[in-house]
Amino acid sequence: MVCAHQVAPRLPPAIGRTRQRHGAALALRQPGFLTMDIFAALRARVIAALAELLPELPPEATAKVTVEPPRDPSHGDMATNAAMVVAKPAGIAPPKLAAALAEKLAALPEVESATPAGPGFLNLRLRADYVRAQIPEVLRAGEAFGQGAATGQRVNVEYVSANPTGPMHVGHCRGAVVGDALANLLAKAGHAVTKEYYINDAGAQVQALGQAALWRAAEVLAAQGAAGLLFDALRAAPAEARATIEAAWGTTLQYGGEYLVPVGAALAARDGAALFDADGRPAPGAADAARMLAVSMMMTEIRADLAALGVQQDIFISEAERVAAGDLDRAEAILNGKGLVYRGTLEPPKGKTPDDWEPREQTLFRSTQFGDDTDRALRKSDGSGTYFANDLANHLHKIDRGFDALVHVWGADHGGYVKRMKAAVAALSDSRVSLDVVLTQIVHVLKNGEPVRMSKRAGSYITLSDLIDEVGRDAVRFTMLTRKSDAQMEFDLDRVVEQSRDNPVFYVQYAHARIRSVLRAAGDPGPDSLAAAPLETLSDPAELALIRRIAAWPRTVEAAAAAREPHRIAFYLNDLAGDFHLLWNRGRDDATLRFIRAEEPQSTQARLALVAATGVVLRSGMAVMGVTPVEELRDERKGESAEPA
RNA sequence: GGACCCGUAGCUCAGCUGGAUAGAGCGCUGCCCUCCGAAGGCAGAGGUCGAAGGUUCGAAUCCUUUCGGGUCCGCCA
Repeated sequence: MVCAHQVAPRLPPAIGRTRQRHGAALALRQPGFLTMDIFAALRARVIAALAELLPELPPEATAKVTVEPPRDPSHGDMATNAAMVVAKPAGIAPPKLAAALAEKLAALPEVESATPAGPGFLNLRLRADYVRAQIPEVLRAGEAFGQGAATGQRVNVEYVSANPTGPMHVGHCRGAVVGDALANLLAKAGHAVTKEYYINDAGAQVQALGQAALWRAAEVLAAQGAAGLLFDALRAAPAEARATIEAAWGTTLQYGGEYLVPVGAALAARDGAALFDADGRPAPGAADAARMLAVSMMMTEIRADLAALGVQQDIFISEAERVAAGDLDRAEAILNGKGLVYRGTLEPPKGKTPDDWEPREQTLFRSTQFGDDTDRALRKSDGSGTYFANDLANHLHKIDRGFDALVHVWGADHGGYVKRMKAAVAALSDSRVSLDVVLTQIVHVLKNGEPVRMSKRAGSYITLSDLIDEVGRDAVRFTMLTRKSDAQMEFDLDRVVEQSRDNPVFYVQYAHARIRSVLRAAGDPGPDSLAAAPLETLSDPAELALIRRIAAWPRTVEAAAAAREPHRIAFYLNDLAGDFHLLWNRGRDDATLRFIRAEEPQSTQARLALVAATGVVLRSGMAVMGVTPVEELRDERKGESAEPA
């Protein structure tokens, strides 16, 4: 066998320059530093062969060379487009180049045969022992298999960031799961990742929240017999409390949910009647006190929800603190210094002019210079900062902390906000720092085939903890990753707990449970003993297909991370589980294909090694998704273990 | 009026950043399953990738136009 780290020293230096990521990764690889990836290894081989054939070829000409498994397995194990991609710059017809390349590649120790095909493809059939040699690599690496070499990139992933004005609901849940899995994925791909939560604790909404907490506190004090006209009125007509208070305070109350009653009670218990003046209006400072307590209690609840979901973020950033620290003013000064800030008046949005539209002069940011559709307001007409301006402060803070790449997971309703934020990050960092925004589309929850309403006003409001109670944390996390995040999704409460082929949560867990069952039956051999097993008996096409799937794991991680698409991990695991179940099922029809056969100790060891390696990759993938692998499944209908007896 | 997302088999969805004859599950059809590892298994049918142009060796994928669905759209957050 030939490992990637053995290939690297033979590469011409030019290759390392053209593909820095691969070049660097290969150069760093050592025995024991297991980031083996047969696709990257073979690609390096192909490029090295090209360099020998065409010494004059500019290195960048090979940038688009790929080595991938062909769709049709009858074409071989791998196919490369090298001849077609390089033909033009090299000035050689693709078939001719392919033939020459085939001769070179056929001589490699990994390659059984290389045959040109079609318009210039080169199909490679790999030696079975090279394919099999992936198994001990996987077993020795354990769940670190697929871990990318350190990229040196510092990535900040901000997700959830639900306003601290109430419990989390299923919409937040999708963002939380996608963000957490994406952060895990980026870490798996070799980036240094920080998981961040941005608390929107400044602005009108949290002020309204504080006011609602005061309302609830007033109700509690009234019930406790506090003296005063307002409390008398509340006692006289408890059902009219909201209207009574709105009239007394001259405001419109928001956040009527019951979840603020405990906040009001805590507030009343702590500050008592001092919260209100003689007229029953909030005393000076009471609004701030109520707001801070309410935010704090809501954040406690949100953190508990996140913990129940298995999400643990590294850092929580307070919007109010950042503004107080002067980041907003500093951000504005930076933009101003670049001539990107001016006084002006925005056009009304076409086709949807608000009734009360009137032109107003404000402080604006020239986001159009960075691809936005219109310039954006930094300050309201009264001079105070907009939400966007506060977000500038937030992003400046991230840039200051030295991140190379920023990633946000937002709900689709923030789609219109992406361009201006990218513009802002580009302007603040002189385009050194990138910003990627992953938008998650709406989740429709179904129960008994009927949509479940999620309105905050409706009584049937589904919170995150309701959802976790109903189907379990792992089912929630896995299911939320079974769709591309920019596609809408139906979350069928009945489907996700169903034990059948069309429930991927079950299907993947079941594969792992079966693997554990086999290994237990074999006395749980350790990875070292399995890694030493001779593997020549693994020659069945289905076995080799499973090995190739396993070998594709590092590449899957790298591609999914680059695309910021954690759902690919769920699909990969579903495919991997399918390959494994296929083998298992065949053992049912043909006893000679069973994993454990007492009369054939050698082939048993080889198959156990394959089974164990499959389990390693399943666990590695589930770790990225934040799903717990199970030792066994239980059938509630039978009350028995799902293990084969 | 504008921005962003989606449109792929009867249904729900993948499609590895441009590759060869477009895949999976469900559903459907047929066969297998009295004993063996069946909360099943095997096989088959099913597609002008919403439409029309363009880019090139090559397009579901990139560009333009267009149709349908969804999210949004001055100082809210």
